[in-house]
Amino acid sequence: MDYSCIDDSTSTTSESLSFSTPSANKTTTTEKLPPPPPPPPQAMRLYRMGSGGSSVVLDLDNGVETESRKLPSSKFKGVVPQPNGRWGAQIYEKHQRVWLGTFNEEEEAAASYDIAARRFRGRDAVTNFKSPAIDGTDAESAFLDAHSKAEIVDMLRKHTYNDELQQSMRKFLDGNGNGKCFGSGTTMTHSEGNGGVLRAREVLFEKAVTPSDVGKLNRLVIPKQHAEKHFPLPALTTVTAMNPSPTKGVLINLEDRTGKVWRFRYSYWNSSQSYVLTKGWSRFVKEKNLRAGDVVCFERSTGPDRQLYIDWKVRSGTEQQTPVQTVVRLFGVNIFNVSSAKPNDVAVECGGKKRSREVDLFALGRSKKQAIINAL
DNA sequence: CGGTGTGTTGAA
DNA sequence: TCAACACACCGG
Repeated sequence: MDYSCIDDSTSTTSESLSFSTPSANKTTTTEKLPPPPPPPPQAMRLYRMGSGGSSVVLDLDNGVETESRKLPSSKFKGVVPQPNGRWGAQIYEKHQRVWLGTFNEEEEAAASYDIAARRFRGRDAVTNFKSPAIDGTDAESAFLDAHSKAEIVDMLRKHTYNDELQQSMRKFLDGNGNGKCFGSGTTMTHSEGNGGVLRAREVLFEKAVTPSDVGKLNRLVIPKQHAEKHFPLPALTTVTAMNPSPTKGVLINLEDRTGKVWRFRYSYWNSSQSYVLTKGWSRFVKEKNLRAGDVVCFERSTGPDRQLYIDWKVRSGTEQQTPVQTVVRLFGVNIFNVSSAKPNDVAVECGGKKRSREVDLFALGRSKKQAIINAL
């Protein structure tokens, strides 16, 4: 129902979008900015509607102030008050409003607007909460790009956006590094004030590093049992048609508590039949001054992103106990976590070959569903 | 009938 | 592009 086809079907058809229509266009061959042909002023009776003002309207006719009618304006962009005390979210596009639904919480509506803004206007969209996005390759963006605007709007209106997002991510994770490069992700910013799962973590396992783990071998052996249980390396362990470069392992990015991102290579060594973190590990050991006996603890976000962290503690207690946390995204696929301390932004990298960031992602999304809009 | 979301308008 | 505002219309 409604303006279902905001961008999908090339058509614009229906009637939803097309506003200016061909004739409206004037001169300028290029895509230039659309002349702002104001809406046909079919003035009917004249109230004083419109942005009449945020001030109280005094109706002296009755000698009573009709301020009661006044609705509290929202401090959030794209959010409008509803008569019943709830909040509506809307975004404009192409001179027309796209209704994003009504919400109980003002923030919820604002968050919905943000999501829509991202999908409709890209990463540089002005939003209420969401950070401008550092990299443009976070999983949520991938998710957004993987869906048409109409789909996103529909989710928002039905209040199922988060569920869809989570489901998408989960599915992706379960599916092991096979197929898709995106359509999954993490990111669970604030979003509505109802069930926003916060970044809680669960401990997966710990390991007291051995001398060799912090030695010249430049690698950390991950106990097989734990590796296979928590960090399955899908096709990477076996040379199958699926996996062109089985020995390369995957790149994982970890973020420590200070916001620093560490990238390690996680792979399986056939020679020793062990799972290891190689490239990047020595740097970590050095910077954190890890020594044999210290314990490395791997944790994972209980959230849908299943984000992984690595914490470490000094052997017994002595010394500074600077817990360092690293974040690993997915193992079946290479991922980049570019954020500093935020759960957002995650870049996904296809088994082996990385995508070239936002440009790519956008290109994908655009080519599919946004063509129309861009065209207009 | 309560609410939702559209019609419409003035102001960025 | 936006938000304010009134109300037509819709689902219950």
